Amino acid sequence: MTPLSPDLLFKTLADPTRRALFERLCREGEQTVGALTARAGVSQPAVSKHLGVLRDAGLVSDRHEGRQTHYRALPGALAPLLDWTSQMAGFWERRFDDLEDLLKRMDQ
Amino acid sequence: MTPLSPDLLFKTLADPTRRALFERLCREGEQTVGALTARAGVSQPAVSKHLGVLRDAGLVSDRHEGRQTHYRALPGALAPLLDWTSQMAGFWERRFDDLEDLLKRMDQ
DNA sequence: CGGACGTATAACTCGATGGTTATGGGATGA
DNA sequence: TCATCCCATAACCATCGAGTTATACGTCCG
Repeated sequence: MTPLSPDLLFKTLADPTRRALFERLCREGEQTVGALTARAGVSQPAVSKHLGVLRDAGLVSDRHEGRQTHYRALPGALAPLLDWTSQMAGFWERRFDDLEDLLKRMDQ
Repeated sequence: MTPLSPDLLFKTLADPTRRALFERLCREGEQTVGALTARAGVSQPAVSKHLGVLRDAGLVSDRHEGRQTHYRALPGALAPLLDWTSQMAGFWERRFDDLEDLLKRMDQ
């Protein structure tokens, strides 16, 4: 619930396998570990570990049903990422308003 | 110029030291390696290496002036990040429109 | 109860990477 | 020219993390 720093989000999403798992949960909705493992290209323990990292980052939630565990994406956790990115772009635009900097850019 | 995949961007920005360098260039504009090193908390070679990685990712550009090198941020390179993030959020909202999925969510 | 199934954890290996010190190499200036 | 400065590269080291196999734990079913 508490918004996490962009640092954990960047680190968590930097791994392609892990990011692919998150993407699949975003696109296709809730899925079990088995279903995710079937097309992940890595072993089941690897998938479980990645899902744990995603959960620690607040990007997914898990739901236990019998002997299987369903995971679903929580894309709201991406908010700090959007904030950080638009803030960086914002600084850039603000500096664009600075005439001196603008001129310095133009003669490049 | 060609838009790079989010993969390289995530990996490049996952390191805190490197991301801090990029943030400073976004906030404060063009700076030399020496100026960046002074407050980076790591050695000058480490800073140079980080700047090289940022350049390879298209996030910064360098300009040689005498014996010093000026780096500046290219926040436009963040576009794929924004795209990816909003796309993930978009999938989530679209799935929310699916009545079946909505009902499945409601009885949880 | 006992075996098969689904998932998580343990223990380990190994390659990637971020840090360091040492050095190279071009630019500046006495 | 020679010393100094700024930055990049080289070479090396240590840590981290993603993958593996093996195993433990809980659930379903016969």
